[in-house]
Amino acid sequence: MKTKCCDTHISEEEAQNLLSENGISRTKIKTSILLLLSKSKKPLSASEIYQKIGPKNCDISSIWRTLKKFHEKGITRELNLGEDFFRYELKDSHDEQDHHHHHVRCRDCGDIKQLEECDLSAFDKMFSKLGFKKMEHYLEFTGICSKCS
Amino acid sequence: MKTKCCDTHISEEEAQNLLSENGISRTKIKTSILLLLSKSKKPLSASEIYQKIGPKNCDISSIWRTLKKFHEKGITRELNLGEDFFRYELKDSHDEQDHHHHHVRCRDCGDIKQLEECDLSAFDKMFSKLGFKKMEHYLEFTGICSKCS
DNA sequence: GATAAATTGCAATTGACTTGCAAAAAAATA
DNA sequence: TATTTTTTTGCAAGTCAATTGCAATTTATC
Ligand SMILES: [Mn+2]
Ligand SMILES: [Mn+2]
Ligand SMILES: [Zn+2]
Ligand SMILES: [Zn+2]
Repeated sequence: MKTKCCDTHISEEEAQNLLSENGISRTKIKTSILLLLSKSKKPLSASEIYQKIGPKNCDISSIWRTLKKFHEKGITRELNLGEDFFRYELKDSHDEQDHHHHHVRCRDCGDIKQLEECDLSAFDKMFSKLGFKKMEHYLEFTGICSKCS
Repeated sequence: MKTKCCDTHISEEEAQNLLSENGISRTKIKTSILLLLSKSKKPLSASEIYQKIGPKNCDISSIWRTLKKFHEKGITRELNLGEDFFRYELKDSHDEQDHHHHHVRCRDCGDIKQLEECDLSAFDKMFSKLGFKKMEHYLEFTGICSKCS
């Protein structure tokens, strides 16, 4: 039920293993980003990661390239929470269609909470539990159409 | 059930009335954009609108300002279908939490289909009806948190 | 350790979207 | 209708997330 997404605090060794398992070179930046994502209580944006790593310690373009690679390899999930940039979070290995979660973001203060699982009928209860009101939801689908499959 | 969103073909007069009803000046550009949105079978991006109106007939900045105003006034809905830009569609007057629809976009060819209504349990059937497979969905929420309300 | 392959920093670039300003058009007033 | 006030428009410049080419550095492979 608990995903690797947030607040997991993986170790440096675990991070490096994750990289190797996915055929990604074990570099300092890539390890740092994995650690940051696992420590964070909410999905992070590229520039938040950049700030945390320290602008002196790496270039923002390297962060973008890393995030892109992580996404290609399926290590992370790319989220649009109604801001004008993406946020990224770790995916759990068994994180699939039927096991994943979503988020709530306050349209006022921007605070982000994680929902426990994806079962839309249950969302209303979670919102009141979290103290969120005036909910709006964003839901769209992508897939492969008949012409393309 | 059918919304004003697509394929409605409102008349120029209807478009201008819609503008007046919402306290927006009845200009040529604004009328054109309304007509285009009502004629389109799928939500349009700013640059698609720009191409259709003709780069000689107006400036892209005017289109952006118009789309922003429409959105403020609640005439349109702004959609993120997993592309790196927004799409816009007309909202129906009684289009609320409990009466709206979503879309499917092909990750291969980009084709976009409109779903009939928002009832997630029913989506699977619609996807097979539409011939879409390998579905992915994007769902996130915004709301007002306890601190802010 | 030597060599091949991937990653990095830096600087330049793209593309969506915004903004200031003066001219033009629309709305409000008379 | 004529005049005044308000809003919109075009144009040009700017912002900011995200991408890219290239040479230097680091990591993987042998
Ligand atoms: Mn999460
Ligand atoms: Mn639609
Ligand atoms: Zn879900
Ligand atoms: Zn819905």
